[in-house]
Amino acid sequence: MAKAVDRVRRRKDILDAAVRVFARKGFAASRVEDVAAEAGIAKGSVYLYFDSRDALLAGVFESYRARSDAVLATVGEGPALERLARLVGEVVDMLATHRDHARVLLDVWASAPSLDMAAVYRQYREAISALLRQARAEGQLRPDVSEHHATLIVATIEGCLLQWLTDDRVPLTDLAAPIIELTVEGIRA
Amino acid sequence: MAKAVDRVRRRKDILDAAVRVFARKGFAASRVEDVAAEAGIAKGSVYLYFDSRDALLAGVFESYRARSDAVLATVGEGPALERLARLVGEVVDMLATHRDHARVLLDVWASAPSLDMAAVYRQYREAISALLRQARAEGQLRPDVSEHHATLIVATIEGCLLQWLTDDRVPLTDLAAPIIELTVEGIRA
Amino acid sequence: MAKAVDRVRRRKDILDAAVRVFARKGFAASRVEDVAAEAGIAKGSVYLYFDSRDALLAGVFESYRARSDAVLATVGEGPALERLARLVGEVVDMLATHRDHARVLLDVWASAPSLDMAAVYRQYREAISALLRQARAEGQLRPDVSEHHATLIVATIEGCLLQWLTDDRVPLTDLAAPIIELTVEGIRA
Amino acid sequence: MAKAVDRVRRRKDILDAAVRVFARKGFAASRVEDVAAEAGIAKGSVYLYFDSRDALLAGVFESYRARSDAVLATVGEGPALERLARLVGEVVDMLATHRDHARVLLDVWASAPSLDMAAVYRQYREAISALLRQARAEGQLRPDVSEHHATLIVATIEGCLLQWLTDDRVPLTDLAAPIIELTVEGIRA
DNA sequence: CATGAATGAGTCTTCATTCAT
DNA sequence: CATGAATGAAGACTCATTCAT
Repeated sequence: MAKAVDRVRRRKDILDAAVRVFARKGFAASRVEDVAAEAGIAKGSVYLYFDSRDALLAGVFESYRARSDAVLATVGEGPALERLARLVGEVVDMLATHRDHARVLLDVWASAPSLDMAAVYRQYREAISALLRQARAEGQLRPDVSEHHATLIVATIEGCLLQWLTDDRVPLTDLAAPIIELTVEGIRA
Repeated sequence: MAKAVDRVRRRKDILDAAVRVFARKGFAASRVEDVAAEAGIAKGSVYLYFDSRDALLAGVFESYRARSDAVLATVGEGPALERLARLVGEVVDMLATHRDHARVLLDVWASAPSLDMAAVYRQYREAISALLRQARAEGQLRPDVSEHHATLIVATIEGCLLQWLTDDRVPLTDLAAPIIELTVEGIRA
Repeated sequence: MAKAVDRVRRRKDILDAAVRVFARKGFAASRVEDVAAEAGIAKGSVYLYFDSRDALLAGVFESYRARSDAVLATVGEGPALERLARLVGEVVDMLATHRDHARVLLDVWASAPSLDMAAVYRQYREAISALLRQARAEGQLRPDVSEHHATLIVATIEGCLLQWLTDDRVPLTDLAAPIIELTVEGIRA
Repeated sequence: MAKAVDRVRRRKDILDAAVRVFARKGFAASRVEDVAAEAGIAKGSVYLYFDSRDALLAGVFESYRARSDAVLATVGEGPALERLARLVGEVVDMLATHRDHARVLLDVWASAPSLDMAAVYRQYREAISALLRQARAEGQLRPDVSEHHATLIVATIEGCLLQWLTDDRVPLTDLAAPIIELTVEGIRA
């Protein structure tokens, strides 16, 4: 039993190390040995937990998806637009809290077509669309809101993330309120 | 004379080939030989026009900047918010027209910290901020518009771009109107 | 512990292989892979012990210097001219015993300005000059011996080496006695 | 006629350029383009006069041989030992006057086994041996002079050349007299 | 399980040589 | 003859992956 737990723990340690290394130098410039060193283990040991270098990136992506799913699962109670506002706030908060993790998404976009970032966005859009439909059913939505509004909400979040990742001076956490104001409060009936 | 023209032309041909190859496989997976083959020349000939593989990516980035600058320079006349709407429309149009080029930006973000994507976004934000200030001076702006609105406009565009690049089903051109509706018309006094 | 020893040993094996290969084909025509094959290892393994192809040549030079220093350190006891004669004999003997090593010096001269052959000759000249000064103090030196005599002694040795290296028929070991006769016995008071 | 003369002249210009370039950077680090630039012509034009890069080195060697032959041919008149002294002096003078040319010999030794430096030395030794035989016939030679003395004379010259080439502080012209004193006057009966 | 030495496939890059203009 | 753009063979070097200890 302890063995299995240790194994899971060690795997997570390596993944955390990979996140730090990939965030620091980019995936393309990161060597398996760099990750091993960051994790405090030998290069060969990485292969006891991951099949390949690409599997490290996949693992990072997967752990991001897990976190992302967790956020989507906690929309809670209340009117749809309030839940939407909370969702947007929590997604932004999650990204701001895990900057390294978010940074690695740049590499997932660029280097790993097999890792389905599109599915992540699709999932966000669907969750948001569901909330928008509920808001409409609740009579809370302005009638002229575009059918593409879910895409715009995801876009605003991801676009702010992008600017924050490439430029320290862009304050992601301060942007949460304006994002909500624009994309959620701004569509209230 | 003719020589100089030919040289410029050949350089551009290689750059165009590089854009296609990088867009197709990603920069990390693209070989110099792939670019040469796409351009219909020998591997070694690439080095007559570019110092290194990285210089190809830098060249692609540079040509993107040039196009981007050209768009920013054509805001035209009229009330500030109209010019802003036109600017957003033209940026989206430019990106939609040059999908391959835009796709390569993903690699610039991820693989080339020396290529200053942050400066591109900063430039967009500044151009938009200037227009927002003018709109305010013209009394066209709702008083509660966030100081971060320029960032949000850039974010919405780039976020839509991102979703379009990763997912064919997201229709970038159809998104231009909703983007403008939300981020420009929505802030009109 | 054992590891460290093995590492030193392996490094030496590669260096020995490099000496053989460089002596056989010349440094310019020697490939890293040739050295690896001669050492019975894979190409990449060479780089575990040497930073670059040039570092192999530097390593060969360094090991020559070490051998050369060892010879200079063993002049022993007795009248200065006897020690000088012994030194000349031992240098010639060392060169004759390690023909491959000596052959590589040709490449050091020609290909590696950063490897300081001049310093080696300077060191020889200084050691010999010291002995000549002692011989003079001992009254063993003919008064008309040139101030450049140390240079001439080094020249005679190296010049014989050169002729031997380029022409098998020149018998280096047989030349030791005549060299000593001419350059050492010939200056005795 | 003029054509042929021009062709010979151009060939010589290239060879002179090659000597300068090879002396400056070593043959291994010298590019055909470097030689062309030094000669003030285009890279491709070198191939109108030389078959290959190696042929440039061969040409330099050949021109050295020609100069060397010229020196050997001018021993002049008089007692054998005087002619020998004159020969040694003129060889040293020739080398000192054409340092670049001499420097390139290092590369010939190291890089071009097909260029027969051994034959050059052999030729020197034979010329010197002939003079020593005459000196003996003239009763001018000490009876105990080694059969290897010709080799030693060549060695002294080449060894001084070597030290001068690798170390500016070694004054080759000043060494002519001591060389003659040691290797020629020192064997007079 | 952990290690890290060894491997060798994979790429970038250089540059001698060719040849169309 | 002269040019210099184009070629592509060759080789240094890297690093993901394996495996004996």
